[in-house]
Amino acid sequence: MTEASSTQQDSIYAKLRQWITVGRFLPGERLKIRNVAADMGVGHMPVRAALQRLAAEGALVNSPNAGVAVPQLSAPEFDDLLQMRMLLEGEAAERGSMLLDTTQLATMKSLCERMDQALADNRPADYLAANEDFHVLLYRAAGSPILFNLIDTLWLRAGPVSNHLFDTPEATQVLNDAHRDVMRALERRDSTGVRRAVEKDIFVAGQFLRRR
Amino acid sequence: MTEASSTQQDSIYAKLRQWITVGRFLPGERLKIRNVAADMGVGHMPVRAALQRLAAEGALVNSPNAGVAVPQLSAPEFDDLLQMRMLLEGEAAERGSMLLDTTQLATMKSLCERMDQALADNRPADYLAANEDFHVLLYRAAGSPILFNLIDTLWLRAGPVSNHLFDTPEATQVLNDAHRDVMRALERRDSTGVRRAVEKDIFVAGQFLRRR
DNA sequence: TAGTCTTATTTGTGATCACAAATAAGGCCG
DNA sequence: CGGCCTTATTTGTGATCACAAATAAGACTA
Repeated sequence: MTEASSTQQDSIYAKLRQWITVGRFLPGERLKIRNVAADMGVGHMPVRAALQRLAAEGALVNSPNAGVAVPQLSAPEFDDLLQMRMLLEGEAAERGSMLLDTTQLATMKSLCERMDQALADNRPADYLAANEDFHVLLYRAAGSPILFNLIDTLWLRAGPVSNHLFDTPEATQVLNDAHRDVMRALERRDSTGVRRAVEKDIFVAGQFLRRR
Repeated sequence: MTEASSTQQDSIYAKLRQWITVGRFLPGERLKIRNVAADMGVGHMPVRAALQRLAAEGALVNSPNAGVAVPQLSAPEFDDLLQMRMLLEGEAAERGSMLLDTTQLATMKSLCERMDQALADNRPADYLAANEDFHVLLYRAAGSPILFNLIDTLWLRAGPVSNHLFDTPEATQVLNDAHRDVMRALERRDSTGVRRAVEKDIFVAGQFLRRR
């Protein structure tokens, strides 16, 4: 998902970014430069640069002279984010569904099975990883780097809240059904159906998250 | 368009950002920390932070150990950017057209007249400023901060090439017609018409820029 | 004369230090 | 005993310095 890194701040940035998307930090939590640097065993400088980059992307909020913190979304902000995800991911899914070759389609099918198995074995980490690969593969196939980049940004903003979805076990089952809908629509090359299925996936996930 | 700044790197960031959108820097041009710092009469540190923030937003590209530079878009990248602008700005225009109150609509009408006058007097800077206000007002009315933020990002990426549109004088006339189309559709509350007019505006601007 | 290797300079990156603002703790007054 | 002001610590911001990689310049060879 993220590119290789030669310089030091890039690797720190990549690691922090992954931690954020996985939901390692709580909304409202304040990331202090010296703490992060100590935890990672590096100097303050590259950490500072990495945090500034993440703040510029919207993954963190930056109060002047008060450092950076994980944003805590209000209800309307959360709805806004969800709506935008439905728009952009729906668009990417519709475009990607027409450009996927058979190899990629087979890969997605296997990823779907991996998600089933991870769900059955109750391994959330594996499920999330497969889920991410599933969507990334579809969205990349759309052939629009900018669109993918924007979606990636939205995932980053949604990460701190979205990945606590496994607190409600019945949600995962519904989400898995949504993925199967996506697969079915993909196999019959129904691009608008794929869009609708993806939109529904995001929507129902939002419904579950709203009850917190 | 940009918020007030208390800290030093924020003001530098804001100034550089404005310069980029206005097209002060050429595509491919390399921004060297020490040069920018000397030009602005400030230290290296806040300049470095500002450039990193801009790179994180996609306004600049960051080669490891090679500094930052203004991105030079390839033909497909340019098309991609244009397509995404049509999608997002079209969406924002459609939503905003239904939420604009009469005061805002009157403001937009006056901005349209200011653009006419600036065009007649051959004052590109005024035209660009009014044009930006025109679009910002419409897009903000959509009520989606995230959507506006994403559009802002795309403008930033398109800035270095888009604002050299005045090299071809006949282009401005066509673009002005497009704005009048937007106004007419707004006044009759035809939201899909507004979307189409905005999409057309972006499209024809792209057609002119492609001939360079 | 053109190409390439070498050297020298520039330039980004990271460390350490110094300062100012913000936060947290403690004491005072109601 | 609770709220507010003051003080002390923490924490982000910016400066200066040191190093390593990349670029640019120059000389040598084919």
